[in-house]
Amino acid sequence: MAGTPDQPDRISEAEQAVMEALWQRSPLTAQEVCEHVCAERDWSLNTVKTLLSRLVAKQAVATQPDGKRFLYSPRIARSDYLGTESRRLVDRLFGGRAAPLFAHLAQSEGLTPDDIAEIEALLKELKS
Amino acid sequence: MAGTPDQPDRISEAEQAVMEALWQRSPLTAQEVCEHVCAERDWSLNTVKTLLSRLVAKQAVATQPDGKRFLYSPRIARSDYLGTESRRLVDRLFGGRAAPLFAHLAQSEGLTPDDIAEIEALLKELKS
DNA sequence: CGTAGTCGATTACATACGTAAACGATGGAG
DNA sequence: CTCCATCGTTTACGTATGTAATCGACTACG
Repeated sequence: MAGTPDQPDRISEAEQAVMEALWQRSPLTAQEVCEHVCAERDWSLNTVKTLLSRLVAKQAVATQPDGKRFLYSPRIARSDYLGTESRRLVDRLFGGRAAPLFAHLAQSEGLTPDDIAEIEALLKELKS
Repeated sequence: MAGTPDQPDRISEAEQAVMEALWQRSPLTAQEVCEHVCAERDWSLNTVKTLLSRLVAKQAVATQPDGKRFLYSPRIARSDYLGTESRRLVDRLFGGRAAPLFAHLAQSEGLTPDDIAEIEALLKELKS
């Protein structure tokens, strides 16, 4: 009865690289995905195919047949992924509070002056 | 020659729970760590011992003998851990820029008004 | 028509992780 | 001295992940 709470399978780091390619442009064939990531990560086409299969199994990617091969497209939005992963980190490390995360990024040189300027602008928007 | 670049082993999520106990108070025996985390995570003492061993192997925890047993203490500072994990996320998801992370947290309701106030205060300090 | 290339699918295999039982030493109770 | 509780250590085992080789089907070339 489709009762499983649908706890979405996590996307691993390697899988994320594949998703990034699909988020940039889709649908793509396995070949095309490889052209986007294989050089960078020093992967074989087979590796990309495996990752694509796993992503399809995780329902993170959809397939549509195109003659003899498949076209792959993302099934989840990149912004959703960013949101859940960010939240997960904030929860795990900072008890769900974002401010301490910023304090840390700031202290550990993670914030450039540009970042600071951007964040200030965002804050101004949030308050309006 | 000790030439290995000393790429520090990652601390897994389960291991982090053990570290949190040690960061709160240390040194602790395995028993005491268990008293802090076993109920919460529904773990057996054996599980805690395994995690402690792995953390010792990863050089994240130091031991000091105390009669027949060991006392465990963290070898890495919690703030260092927070820093590297935060950085890793920002790199992986946001190309190393903190501002987009901030934007996402803001949009996905991850920021409470309190957070915003705190971050404003932090920004003020950063600029001084 | 056979055969080589290409596809997705299946299988492989090492390492990491979550979770723990089994084992061997040892120190304290009787 | 013997036995039990308790340590840390070793071994276990399922799943996830990284990274691929192999396989069976199909198609296009010769």
